[in-house]
Amino acid sequence: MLADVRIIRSNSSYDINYTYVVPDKLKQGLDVGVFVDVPFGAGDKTELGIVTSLKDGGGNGERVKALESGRTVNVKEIAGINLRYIPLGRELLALCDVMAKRYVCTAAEVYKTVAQKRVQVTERVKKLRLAVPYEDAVAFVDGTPKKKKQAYDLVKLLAENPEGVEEAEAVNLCDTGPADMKRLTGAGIIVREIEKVSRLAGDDLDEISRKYAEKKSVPAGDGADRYAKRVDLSQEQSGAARKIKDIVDSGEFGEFLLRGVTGSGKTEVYFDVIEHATERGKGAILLVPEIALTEQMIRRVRGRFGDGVAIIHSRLGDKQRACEYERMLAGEAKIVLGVRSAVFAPVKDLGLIIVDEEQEPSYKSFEQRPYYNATEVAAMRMKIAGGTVVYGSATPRVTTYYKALQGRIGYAYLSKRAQSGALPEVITVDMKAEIANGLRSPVSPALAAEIAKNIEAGEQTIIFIPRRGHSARLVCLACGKTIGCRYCHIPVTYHKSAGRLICHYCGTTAPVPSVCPNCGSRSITGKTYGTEAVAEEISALFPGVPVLRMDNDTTRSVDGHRKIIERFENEKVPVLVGTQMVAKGLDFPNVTLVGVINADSLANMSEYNASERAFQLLTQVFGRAGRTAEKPGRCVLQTLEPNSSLVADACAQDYDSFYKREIAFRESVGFPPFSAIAFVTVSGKNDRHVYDTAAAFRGKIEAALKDAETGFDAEVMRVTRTAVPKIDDRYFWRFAAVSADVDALIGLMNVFNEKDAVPLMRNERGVYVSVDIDA
DNA sequence: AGCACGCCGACT
DNA sequence: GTCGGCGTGCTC
Repeated sequence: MLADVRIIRSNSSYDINYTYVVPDKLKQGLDVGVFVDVPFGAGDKTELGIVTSLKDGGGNGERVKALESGRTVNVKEIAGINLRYIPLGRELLALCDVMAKRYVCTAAEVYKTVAQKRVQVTERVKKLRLAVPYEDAVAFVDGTPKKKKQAYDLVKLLAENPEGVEEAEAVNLCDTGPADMKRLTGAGIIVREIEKVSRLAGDDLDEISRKYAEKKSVPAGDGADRYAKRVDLSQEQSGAARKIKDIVDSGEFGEFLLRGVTGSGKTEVYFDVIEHATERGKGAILLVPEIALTEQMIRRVRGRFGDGVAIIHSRLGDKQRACEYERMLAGEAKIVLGVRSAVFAPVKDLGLIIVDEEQEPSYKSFEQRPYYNATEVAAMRMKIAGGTVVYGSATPRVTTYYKALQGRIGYAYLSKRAQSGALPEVITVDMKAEIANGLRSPVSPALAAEIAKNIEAGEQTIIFIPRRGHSARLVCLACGKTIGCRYCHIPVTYHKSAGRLICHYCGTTAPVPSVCPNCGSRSITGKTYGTEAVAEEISALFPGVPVLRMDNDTTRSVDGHRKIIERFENEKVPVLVGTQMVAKGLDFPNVTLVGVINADSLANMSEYNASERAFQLLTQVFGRAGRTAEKPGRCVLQTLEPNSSLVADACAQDYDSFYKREIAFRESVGFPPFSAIAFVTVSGKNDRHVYDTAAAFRGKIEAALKDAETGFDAEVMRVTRTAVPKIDDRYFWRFAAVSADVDALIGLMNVFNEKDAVPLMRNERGVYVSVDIDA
């Protein structure tokens, strides 16, 4: 038998299958998706690989026509099965292949991301070894008063096994006791060594997982009871649940958007549907954003589903994580609650994936290739397995909502809040007027007055400073408008070195205007405030009042984020100043005031979906204030454009109004969902090499487009520097390509990946290429 | 990624 | 004359 094996190496771009012979002794355990060790290249080293297909024929060293390369080569034998990794089932294997195309990376990179290690236990084994030649040992026993047979046996056994024998085994075989042992070790005839042995957990897995379960588990008592019993669903909730269950029961792939404002009881619907699926023998995954996987969330799920839930989060230790996976494999855990990577969980008979807060950017992986989006992967996976995907959100991405309104995916809306918390009162401050009146501080008098009230009342305040996505834009202080691209209508970025404005979508550059193109005023500025400046300003306004700061700098340490939140909560620090990160996860009744310093910069990020992010963030931030009925909240929104529709919609929390405007804008400019956009980003230490690579890449795309055979149609933008042209001594260039057809765009990006882009994708001369496709 | 083969500078 | 630099190319 022959096996096609994909080599999984750290950073290899050599992405083809290699054909190996399956030795007879491995035929039993081998299957597609199983990890193996294979000899590869010169030398006798082995590499980790995964079996991608099996076929008949071949013997070791025989010349065989390799499946993929088509060349006739001498095939080698698979060295062994690598048991350290959980085999990927056919479903996950197929998912990996789809992902490699979708995220324009090697299949090996995907396998590496999806693969999970099994539990490995390290044990200390006491081994006995003879420290002197056999004859000397026998002579020693001869010299002992009792000349015990057991002692002779032991010496003989150890002489026959020079690599050593486990103490327990030796004691058992020779029927010796502690006295003999002590005499022999004491005299230095035999030595006792402690050796560390790693092995895979087998029969004793139960015991191991129990051990770790004790550490990790949030007790099911204590507060859980109130969730344990089923809550009666409202009519709205059960109607939505019914629709989803129908898709689940169909046994076919289906997507569903469950839109519901905060507090409308989406979670109850999730639980009801999960229960329905598990009752029909199907497994389910509930994905939540990193920040939402709190102890309370775990309690709720455990309270409802008990021990049949596995939990995957980033703070889990390697062994704990491995135990959770082991429980899924055993079929003991049919429900998984987890963050991004849990979308790959090897749940048996998976039939349902729920993605809570589907708009959350934390579902996107930024750390390493593949830069996948778990929301998308959930759909790809269910497409393969014939299951249901549910997207839950109060403010869904417009692309998702568009599909729902089109009837392409199922849809239900939960409009009623369980407890009718009033919307916070929003005070909009026109910063244009304030600046015209001579305001120099980032904190307006109105905001300062509200903060003072809160300090007086012993209540807490959160100040939110939208970070400008690094880039500097030019804003007119007279009319409040941001200078935008004359073609794309999204804000342009000012590049100091070039002294010009650059559009990061189409690459068009323009000189810096001396007067505002909108109103003709000369008061164009690029000035921004950071968290530090605002925190200092507040400290100056309220001497002696503690102010906490939360941004990328202060949360750099592992627990930085959590520590600041804990201090804010426990020490009741009056004011917390921070970036995006204060918008999420903070849910404290004592916070009754939220200030937004520069609401405009949110909407002005030079991304095509900036408005959407702005609306979502503002909605979330407003939600931080006045969570309870007793203490209604206030929001102070400082903006240069108090009359902007976005601000109005966010204040009123009017998603539909926002959506209508945004979808019209996207349609007029041809952004998703009316097109798919690919961003090709190239980075490296040598600016010239980086640019050349990007240009070469773009050239290949153009060539593929000219080639009528490919049938692709797309528009390719020019190569430009990124908004932040240099990070960490690495330069960045990028270009965009847009097409009406997602699949065509994916195909286009992979055309050269398969042919001659291998050297392009390869980290050559320290140049990295990444492709990000949005649809 | 590794590792080998292969063609040009400063040394026992 | 050789040892060795790392530039291309291959790995079933």
